[in-house]
Amino acid sequence: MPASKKNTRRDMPPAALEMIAARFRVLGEPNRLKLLIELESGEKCVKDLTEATGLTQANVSRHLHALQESGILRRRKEGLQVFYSIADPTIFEMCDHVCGSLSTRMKSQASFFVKP
Amino acid sequence: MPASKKNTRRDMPPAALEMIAARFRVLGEPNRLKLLIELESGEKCVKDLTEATGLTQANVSRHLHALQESGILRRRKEGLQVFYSIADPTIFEMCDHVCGSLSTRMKSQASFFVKP
DNA sequence: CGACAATATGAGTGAATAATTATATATGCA
DNA sequence: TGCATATATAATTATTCACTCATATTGTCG
Repeated sequence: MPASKKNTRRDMPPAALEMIAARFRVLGEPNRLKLLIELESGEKCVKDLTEATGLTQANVSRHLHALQESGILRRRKEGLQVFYSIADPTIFEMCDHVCGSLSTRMKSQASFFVKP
Repeated sequence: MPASKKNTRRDMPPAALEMIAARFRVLGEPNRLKLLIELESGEKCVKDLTEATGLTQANVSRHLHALQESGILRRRKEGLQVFYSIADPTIFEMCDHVCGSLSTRMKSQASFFVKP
């Protein structure tokens, strides 16, 4: 690879950076994570998700809309109900990644303290 | 593994969910991503980062503080200057992950259009 | 000490956004 | 057609947060 092709991230256009940030942002809301985790076990309708999370129906609807817009969820309408499901399963790898990182950090912090 | 040990993510306490969300949130800001990318090539002081990004010094200082609080950056003081460096390099894997996911999605959307 | 340089921070502003309430828009069924 | 159910959305409020300006803090050097 020629020298002119290195440092790829550095010359990412601002619009690309914004898209990446947007993806992180949509995952940066605990209630949305809660919804995603509920959907990990399979497609569910809005009503079920509302009951499972204890959020208001309007709130759930908005969060699901945001997650679908960003390409994380898929939407399927069937009669009165609307079913949502995971369109991009790799988000769970991201969650695992974060968990690993947090766990490592906390373990390292714990090691600063001596046990009696 | 006994049945009682499955669905780990589902019974994560709310505080854990909030911590994960917080990690995503701190990455959900384009200017912070910009700073991280600048730091990918090595430790830098605030002044250099300010010039490299074109942001105000106060703004850079705040972002760096947020990134350090969350454990992503390390802070080292040397005389008048303060040097920041990447403490958790795995964030770049996360960025790659997001890029891959976005790329996949956009390619799939592109395939909906026929070329003349 | 006084002047300067690098960084941090307090206060204020504006924009984005999460939550709520009420209502609108379907769709199915008697 | 009228009513009930499921979901979405409009309008409002409250909160969070990025940004800026001014100033404080800390360290260097004369």
